[in-house]
Amino acid sequence: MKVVNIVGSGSLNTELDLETLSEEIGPPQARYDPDKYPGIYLRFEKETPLITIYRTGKYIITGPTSEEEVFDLRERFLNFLSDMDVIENAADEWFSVQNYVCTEDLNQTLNLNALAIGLGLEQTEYEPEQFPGLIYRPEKHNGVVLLFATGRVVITGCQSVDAAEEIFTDLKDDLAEFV
DNA sequence: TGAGCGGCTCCTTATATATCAGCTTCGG
DNA sequence: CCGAAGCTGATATATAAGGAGCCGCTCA
Repeated sequence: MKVVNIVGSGSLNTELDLETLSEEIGPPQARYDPDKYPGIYLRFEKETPLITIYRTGKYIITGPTSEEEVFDLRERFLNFLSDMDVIENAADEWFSVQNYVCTEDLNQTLNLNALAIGLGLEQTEYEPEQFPGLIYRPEKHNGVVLLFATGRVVITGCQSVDAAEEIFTDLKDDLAEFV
């Protein structure tokens, strides 16, 4: 199971002046175009996860590939704002991970038409003319699975890696029954 | 009839996955 | 000059966020 993306969100619990803040940080770390989108995009280094900051003090982190990375980045972000005197203390008790995107490989090609029937037509959507992957929503889980004819699998919508792994384990068990 | 408000959809960002159309570029 | 090859952007999935725009409803 490989984690390819994590989305986390938190709140600084204070209103922010985005115009001033974006100027204080400055490009290229901060990008702010309120006509295009109401948040500041903050990236500490190129090719690293993105933090989106809102007027209300809420923020989103997108792009980390491990739990350690997402929490380290959150800490760095809070310290950064604290050093700039934007916030008083580097604490934020509301932060939580909202979504994990994971990939896996079944190491076998799949007949997606047969799979749609096997997994249950009510839990699956497969319209190859619209999208080449089969969308599977397991009844007993919150996550959503994308299955491809190559055997590659994308699992998204999970609040933990364990949840994603559970979905994959159940998927393999289901496949063993009718493949 | 029109003002106001609530609810809804879309936009944007990250990311894997694959398949199409449409476009540019390159070689013979 | 034309076919092939390569590239780009659309398609779909989840999720947070704020704002714009839209629709329908209620009340004066």
